[in-house]
Amino acid sequence: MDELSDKPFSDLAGFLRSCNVTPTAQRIQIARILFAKNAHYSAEDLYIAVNTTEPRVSKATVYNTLGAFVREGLIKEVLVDSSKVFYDSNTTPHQHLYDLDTGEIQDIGPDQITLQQLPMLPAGKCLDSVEVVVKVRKQ
Amino acid sequence: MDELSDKPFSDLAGFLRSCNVTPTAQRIQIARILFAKNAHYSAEDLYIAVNTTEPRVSKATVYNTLGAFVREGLIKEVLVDSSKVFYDSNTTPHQHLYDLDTGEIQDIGPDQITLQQLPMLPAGKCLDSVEVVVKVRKQ
DNA sequence: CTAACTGCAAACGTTTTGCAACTTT
DNA sequence: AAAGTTGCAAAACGTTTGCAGTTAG
Repeated sequence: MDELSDKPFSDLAGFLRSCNVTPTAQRIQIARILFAKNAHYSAEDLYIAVNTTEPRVSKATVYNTLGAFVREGLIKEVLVDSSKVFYDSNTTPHQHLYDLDTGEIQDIGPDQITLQQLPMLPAGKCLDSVEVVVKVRKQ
Repeated sequence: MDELSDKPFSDLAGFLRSCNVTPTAQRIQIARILFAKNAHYSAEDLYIAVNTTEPRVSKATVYNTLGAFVREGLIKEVLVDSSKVFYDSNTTPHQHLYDLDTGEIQDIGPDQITLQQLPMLPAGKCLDSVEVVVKVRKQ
């Protein structure tokens, strides 16, 4: 499950270029962390993780880069907590389980949840995505 | 669908009292707007709506009141947009359809969507809720 | 009378922006 | 060279908090 999927870990620069994202040292650094494994990072998490090594990356660049990655579909926003956004490097179809006590986010594979019927969409609209969050807490 | 359900529109003070919420002029005013119909308000929406009439209600009180109402289960938070929280006066089981272009939120009745299978919950955890957001955009 | 609530303004944490210097193409 | 990106600090945004004064029970 938490394996690296189709992200070219060896040629991140080329990968970013192929995604309409100009590769810079900072963006490659951020991509390296983001695509090392499937995980859910807040902007702050990434800001800290990225600054344990050179090159230094500013907060503005972390936000700009995450914005660019989301815009180009390299990562996805996860809305489970009202106080901050999480970024998910797993872009394959899946859902989330959120632990209200610990704040932990876990993936739910498409085989573990089944949506049988969808509502009729408004006229002139198409489906963008279906997001399911299963919230759990201690018994 | 958007009918007033079981909220006692006539005796809001008594209703609030029965929900462990001390009824004050401000809270009754907020409740009046919130429970007039099933709708999705941001804190700012409510702050504006509540201040078209007496008594004046401060932003702090709007937030405190919404917090109290959520804590006591009178309303529910809806997370569809990363930039702000929406508050839903419909507490019956239902899901949401979110229009990415307009920001509009619509209810999806339990008859319009079917979740067939849920993942196994972590040990020692119980289900709190399952939130589904169907996101649509223009074709 | 006491506990709870209110308004205000200040503080908070997250995210965005303006701009001059610097890379990428 | 032109276009795009970076860092910094400042600003903006939604939301929370501290506190003196007010209201509910």
